[in-house]
Amino acid sequence: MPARICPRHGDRYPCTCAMGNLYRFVEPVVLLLLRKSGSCTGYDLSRELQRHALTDAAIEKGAIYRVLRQLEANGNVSSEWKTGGAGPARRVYRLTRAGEQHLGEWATVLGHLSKSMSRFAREAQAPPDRGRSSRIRSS
Amino acid sequence: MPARICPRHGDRYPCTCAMGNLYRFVEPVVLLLLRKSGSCTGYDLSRELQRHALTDAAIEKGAIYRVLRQLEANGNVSSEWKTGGAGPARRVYRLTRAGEQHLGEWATVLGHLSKSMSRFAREAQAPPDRGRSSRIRSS
DNA sequence: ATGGCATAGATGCAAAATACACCTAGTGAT
DNA sequence: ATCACTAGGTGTATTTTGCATCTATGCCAT
Repeated sequence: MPARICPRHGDRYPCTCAMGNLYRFVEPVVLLLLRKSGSCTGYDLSRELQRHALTDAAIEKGAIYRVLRQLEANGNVSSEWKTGGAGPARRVYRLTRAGEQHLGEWATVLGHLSKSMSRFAREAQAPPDRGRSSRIRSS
Repeated sequence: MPARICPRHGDRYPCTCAMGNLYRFVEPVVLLLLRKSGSCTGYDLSRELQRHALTDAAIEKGAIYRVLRQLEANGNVSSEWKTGGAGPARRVYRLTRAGEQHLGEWATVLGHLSKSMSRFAREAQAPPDRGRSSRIRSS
């Protein structure tokens, strides 16, 4: 649907690259990574996220920070500044209790969605089955 | 992520209602319905789509027509006007060969995505496993 | 005949989301 | 002092979305 063509798979291919960051389900993956790591910074996430992402589409750095601030605004993560180490200050994020529940909700939603998609894929991949000899007759 | 609250599930719940129509994967479902039915109108689709949708989020009528025109612009469906029946003219859509292939590509993509999501859901639903007694100790 | 209703296919537009480039600031190496 | 690297962002033009609205045809009861 997006007018922009995907640089990786060319145009007209429905790769998940052709979806926005929301489509790429950045939020749930951030929540899961935070739970797994205990705590980490946006910069850490930006490097880990691609590996754990639900799609192979590139995940934008800007999107991660925006998702983190959104999550914090909703009370799903908390953050504190860590100064004194090498380089600039880091903001360390941590999952709140609400965030853990939010992650559980995402798991439910994505579990359902996974089943729907798997059903869809099975059905769509099955042969059309309308006129067995269509390939022969279409000269 | 969307600021708007979901009228069905309330706010802060990550239901698929909180996703846009692109997120709801309207395009692949339209392609599949067209293949199953042979041909049908946008209006037909608007009534069938909800039943076959990948998510339980409401699918907008306007979005369907937009998706259909996009698909036609890309050569994935063709249409012709059917006048003379009862009521206003109907535009009858049909899958092209390119459209069938496009559907197959969607099936691949959603098949992969389904697996990622299922893996995610399993991992996210598993207990956090950091400090067995956290529930007891948190007074 | 005519007003209301169902069908059918859209379009208009404000608001939200997105992509991509750009900005600030600290540290250490050259 | 200049550069590169880390870290955390912001600005903004463009797209996409949600919701309301519009046009038009035919049917039916009044």
